[in-house]
Amino acid sequence: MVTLKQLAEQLNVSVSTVSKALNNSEEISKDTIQRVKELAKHLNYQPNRMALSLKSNKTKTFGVIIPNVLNHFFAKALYAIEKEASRQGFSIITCVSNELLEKEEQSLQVLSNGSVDGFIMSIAEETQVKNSTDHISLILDQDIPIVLFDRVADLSCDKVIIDDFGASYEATKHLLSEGRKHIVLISDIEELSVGKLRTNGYLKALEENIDYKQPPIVIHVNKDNDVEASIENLFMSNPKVDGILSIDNTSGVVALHKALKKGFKVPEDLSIIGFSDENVLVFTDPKLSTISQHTMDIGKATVELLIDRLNKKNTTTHVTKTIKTNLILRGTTK
Amino acid sequence: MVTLKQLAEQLNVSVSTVSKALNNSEEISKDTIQRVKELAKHLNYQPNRMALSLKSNKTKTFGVIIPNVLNHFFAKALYAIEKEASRQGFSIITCVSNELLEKEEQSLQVLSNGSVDGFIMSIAEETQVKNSTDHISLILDQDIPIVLFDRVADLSCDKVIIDDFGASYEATKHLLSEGRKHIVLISDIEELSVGKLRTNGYLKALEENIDYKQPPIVIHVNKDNDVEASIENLFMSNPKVDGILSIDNTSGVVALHKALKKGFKVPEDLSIIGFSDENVLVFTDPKLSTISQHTMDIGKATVELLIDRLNKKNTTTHVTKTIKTNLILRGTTK
DNA sequence: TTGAAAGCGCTAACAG
DNA sequence: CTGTTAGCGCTTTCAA
Repeated sequence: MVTLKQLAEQLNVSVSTVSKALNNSEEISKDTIQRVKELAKHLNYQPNRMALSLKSNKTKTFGVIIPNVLNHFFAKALYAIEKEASRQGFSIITCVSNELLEKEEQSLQVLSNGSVDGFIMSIAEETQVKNSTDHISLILDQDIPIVLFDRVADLSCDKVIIDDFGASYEATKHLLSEGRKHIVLISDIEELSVGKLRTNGYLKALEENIDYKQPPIVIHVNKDNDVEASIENLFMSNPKVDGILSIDNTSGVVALHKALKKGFKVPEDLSIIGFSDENVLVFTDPKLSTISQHTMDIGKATVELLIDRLNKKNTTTHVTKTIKTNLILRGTTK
Repeated sequence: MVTLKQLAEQLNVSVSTVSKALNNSEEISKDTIQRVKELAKHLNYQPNRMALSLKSNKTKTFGVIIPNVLNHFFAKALYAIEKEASRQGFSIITCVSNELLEKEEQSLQVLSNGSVDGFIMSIAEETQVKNSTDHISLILDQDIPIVLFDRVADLSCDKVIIDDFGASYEATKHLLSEGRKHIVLISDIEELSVGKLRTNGYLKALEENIDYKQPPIVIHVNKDNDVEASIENLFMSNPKVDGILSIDNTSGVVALHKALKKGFKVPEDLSIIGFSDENVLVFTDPKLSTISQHTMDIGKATVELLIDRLNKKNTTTHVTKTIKTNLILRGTTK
């Protein structure tokens, strides 16, 4: 590592002169500035980030805590966050909570010792189930800002969400407008805040439609169990199903495959709508219609909010930004 | 942030006493140690990471540079790296090169100023195509260790790879053993080191088989163009195809869908083998047979290698670790 | 058994 | 225009 001291020695000036020169201080002569900069460039001098942080009490780094990178939604959010953060000169330290409360607590703890200027996070499933958010409040109390996204909690901090209720409400209305009479909702995220909201949107849409006589059917599939079996079972016990709304990221694809295998004509006999950003899910045939979450916008918004917050730490009002969704009709809807 | 100074003031002792007490120094009386620790716990004291780093010249942080988080292989590798690193008390700063040389250079540059103790990276496509690795050598010259994985380059540093050649050689041999006579290779990664190796494995297997009369057929699909069209086209121009080896992460799924749609019976008429770890790709029906990359092992190995390197910086010999692959036969092979 | 002082690399008063 | 000094939070001699 090249340090200011080394530059100073080589140039026979003081460390502070070098420092000022590199920062284009008015105090330093043009000539000196040039000499300093030349040598710095020549030796590939890089200011030591740790020293800078220690001095300024700023790290130019965010902690990003996500439940699961293998979920395409979070992978894309991470991508968006990294992209925007790096554009704005910030680095990100990534932690994966693996849906576990303890890992989430740990990550927050480990990074809250001056490692990061703030956090961007989406809450682990266990945390939501247990509704245990003390570890998050603890950070907030220390005046370290947090921006929550997607899976949020009732805390006073900035948030970025989508209109989960509205999105599945609209999707359900679309299925109704196709004249569907047996619309089933499939979910592997019933425990999550977003899962509940999305389910409610579906229920509301059915309820409001006076022509719709059937009781709502909600199938809870379980990531750990056999998703495929549950879905096959759905077709057995509900042979008249003609509409499926999958509110998690993957079950829509499985439903499509199973439906085709059972001999359903999609979308003639059966419409399917999934929930996700455009991604590998559209590698189906016909292509899955989805509610698009605009994940890049979500990620970008979290970074913007966090940087805003850093720039005016005092304010006590917090903002919740809602990113629009789109119903994208592809091949699995009429 | 609570600091040693604050603890010292409250306890009416010196900062150094507090420091030693927290580090269980023999020099300090049991009594003092206890008092110090109690207060530290009570105030939730956390040693400032930046100060520690500055002092020790160690960051307990790795820089991880991957080409693309949306690729399931890299997402999983990142997951494995984060998991093992965190288990060993390290944090990771994640950068996504987005397959771009410039972003890769930038990331290395930005983090090589004392931000990390070392790097774990997989090389961007552009970097491999241009075969431009000066930016990597520059870091190595500064004695900052780098562990390359999957997409490696001819540099003296530690590496973790799979036996790409052998894996597709074996897979091709399997297809031959099924009696397949028209085996096509599909790739969207022809530019990459691993793509070339995998292609060579396929070619070698065909060449060695004296009963196999057909010339090899290699289809280069292009991520930016219409993968689906290229594959449909393959079935048009090669109606006799009865074996497909897809050496990238996704085209196998597309091939399966298209084949089924064309009326091929899989695996009776046509066998398909994809290349990837178990993942969403098995959400097909029949399930895709794949060459499994054991991505968790790959990620774990990179961390182990890097930590080893940190512990004995002097050695000049570098190790290349090859992680075994497995051919996993599921529903798309006989 | 405790404390004072130096120093990691940097910036910013303040002095010259 | 340049240098001296102090200090960010911590560890570590060395001295008391």
